[in-house]
Parts: sequence; C-alpha cells; structure tokens
Amino acid sequence: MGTLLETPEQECLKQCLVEEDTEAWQTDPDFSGLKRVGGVDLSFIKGDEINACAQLVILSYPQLEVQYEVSEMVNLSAPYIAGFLAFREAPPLLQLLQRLEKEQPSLILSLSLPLSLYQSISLTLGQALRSSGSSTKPVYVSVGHRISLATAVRLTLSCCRYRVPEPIRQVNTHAHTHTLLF
DNA sequence: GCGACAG
DNA sequence: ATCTTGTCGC
Repeated sequence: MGTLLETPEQECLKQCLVEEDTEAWQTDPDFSGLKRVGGVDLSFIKGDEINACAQLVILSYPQLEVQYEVSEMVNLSAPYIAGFLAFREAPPLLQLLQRLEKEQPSLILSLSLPLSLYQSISLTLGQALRSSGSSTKPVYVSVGHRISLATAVRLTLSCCRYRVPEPIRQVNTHAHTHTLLF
C-alpha cells in the first residue's frame, strides 16, 4: 500500500511481480485454454482472533461449477495489521494449495495466477468495476502476478453470475458453512 | 494530534 | 472478519 512502510519481504515480492500476461489463454477473446479457476478465503468466529477456517474451491471454466473444495481449521500466528494481511493469511492458504496438489493433482492450477479481490483497496494498484448488471457497489480488482490488470478485470467479469465473482462467492459460502460447524 | 486503515 | 431473519423486488 503506497503510503505504508514496507518490509524487506514486501519490497522483494514487489520486484518479482510480473504485471503482464504470460499465458496464451489470457489474450484469447474467450479465454480458450483456461479450464479452471479457484478461490480461497478465511472465516472467523466472533471473539476468536487466532482460530479460523481456511477454504479452497476449484471451479470449472467457463461452466463455473464447483469441482473441488477443502476446508481446514488453522491457527493464525500473525495478528491482523492493515497492510500486512498476507503475513497472517497466506501461510494457511498456501497450505491448502499444497493439499490440493497432493490429493487432486489433476486439478492443479497449471500456473499460479493470484488475482485478489478485496472490499476496498488502493486504486493505484487496481481497478473498480461494476461486475453485475446494475449493482451500485463496485468490486475492486487488484493487480496480480503474471496477469495484466486489464486481463484480470476481463477475467473477473467473465466469472460473475452475480456481483461477487463465482469463485469468491462459492468459497465464502463453504467457509461460512464449515465455520458454523466448529 | 489527525487521518488512514485489505481481514 | 463477526454480530442476524425476513422481506421486498427484478
């Protein structure tokens, strides 16, 4: 985040960030070649700051039907601090991706293309868009790795049945469900 | 001191 | 993030 101080780790990651398209499907008008899209999230319970439910879903593309989902209760080591979200949430989410790789090798995302969506974000790093027909609330799409902002926005729109992109919407549903069970 | 501030 | 159910409308 522009105004915030950055850690050495964050500076390093920023230098490695590739903000251009690197895959063939990204420049195809219909994203031909893209077979799956995924979403990850973390859910919490009211007064608990360390226990959370990590969730991962994989959807087919362009059908956008859930093909795989995993949930796992995790303990978060880092506290929530604006600007340092990844230090808190990335570890358990990456762990789920490794679990996917081990349990369902066929569903692995051929290349990791982080495309993050937040309820708000510095606009210098992303773009606000009206994802569904007449929705007033914008959806913010941030820059990703190995995917241009323009493509990220186009892909996000192609994943929207409703305002919230389907991968995010599905993972939220599953996350909430599983959180309520523990 | 004031405003900003992803979950 | 989380606290909460139904309800009105396209």
